[in-house]
Amino acid sequence: MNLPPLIQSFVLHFGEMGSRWGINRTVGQIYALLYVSPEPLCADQIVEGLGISRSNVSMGLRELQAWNLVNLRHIPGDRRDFFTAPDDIWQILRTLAEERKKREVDPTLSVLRELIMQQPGSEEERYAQSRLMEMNGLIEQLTNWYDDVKRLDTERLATLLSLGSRVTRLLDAKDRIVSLGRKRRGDGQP
Amino acid sequence: MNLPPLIQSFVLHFGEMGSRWGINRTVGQIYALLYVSPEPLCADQIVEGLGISRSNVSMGLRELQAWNLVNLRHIPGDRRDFFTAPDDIWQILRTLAEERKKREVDPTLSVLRELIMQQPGSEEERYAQSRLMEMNGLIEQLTNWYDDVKRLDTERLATLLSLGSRVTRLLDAKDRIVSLGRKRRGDGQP
DNA sequence: CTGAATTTTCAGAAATTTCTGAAATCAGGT
DNA sequence: ACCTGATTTCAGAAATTTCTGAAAATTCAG
Repeated sequence: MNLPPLIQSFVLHFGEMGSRWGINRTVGQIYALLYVSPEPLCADQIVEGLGISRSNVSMGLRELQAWNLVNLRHIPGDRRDFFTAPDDIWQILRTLAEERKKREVDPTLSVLRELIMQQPGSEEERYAQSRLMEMNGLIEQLTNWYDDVKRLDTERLATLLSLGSRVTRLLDAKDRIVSLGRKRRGDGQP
Repeated sequence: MNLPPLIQSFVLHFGEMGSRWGINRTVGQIYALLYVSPEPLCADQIVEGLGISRSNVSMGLRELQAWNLVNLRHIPGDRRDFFTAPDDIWQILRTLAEERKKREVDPTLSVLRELIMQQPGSEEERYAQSRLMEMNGLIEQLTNWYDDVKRLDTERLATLLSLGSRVTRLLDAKDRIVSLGRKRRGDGQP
């Protein structure tokens, strides 16, 4: 590996982390390198930087393209492909979330739904189904929230984040007002 | 594998998904089985159900205990260990989030901070550091939000989720009111 | 302390994943 | 069409991870 020490540390760490996810080490390293490069890199520069085989780089880049995590660029008069990570880190986060959902959550949801539809053949299966329904419900709540929130522009998303749990204070206040109104009017629950 | 078909399908799927995360197939299968079992299971029942070696089950259970994802139970007069997945699926979600953060996010944050502290030795490193700072900032925003939200009780958390992006409407309304107030008073920005 | 039941450990076997080099394919330019 | 530089493919090598069976350790009853 042939990189400035600070960059090398980052690349190595990212490679390790990558393999804790489903991503393999090399793919993580390639992405880390692209992420900290001011200029687009071509495959041979990656080979050079990481000290791995050309074909491995090719496969890694293919994987990253499948994840929509890199952009392909061309330099006029140069036939090589150049790659970058998007500048906007929020965009990277969005892509990552979207792709992970597609690969990890959606298939599970579809299996859960299918199994919940089946006629249970025994008491064990009946109980299992009730558990699958709980899981299905939770995942649906989470994905509905996600589908809703992902449409926010970055500024609003950041505001939402910085607000954190404080939004619930608004909710509590609202609830109090509403229930107060009900009490005055004498309708509503006990 | 020796399980009712519906349960077997779920267990197999969960095993596959498990290996897309960092978790290995067997660990995923064990967890799935515990999750849909109404009663606590002992190691031999898992061996029986999944058709894998006793030692493999032992290792899988150790892994799940390290993740705090299973509870150990004892039946009076029986020396065997029995295991369950928590009943409350929200609790499972919380544990999962907490452990993944601990394993995946925290180490990255500490590497980022360390690298950002270093004196850059070149222009490349200077640029890389600026990118690491962006990443560090984003992760801090996300983890602050998470630390805040995770303290909510389940009911409030569910409310927050069901609200989704609609909370920003409240914010927008608030902003309009505030800026209107400012305009009337004639202070504040253009 | 002995012994039966249970769990854990761990060296090596088996399976899977990753990586490489050689060959094949592709995309202009002449 | 042919050449050249670039990329992709893919069979098998290398590395890593997972799994097993046998042995060791643990735990408790008598």
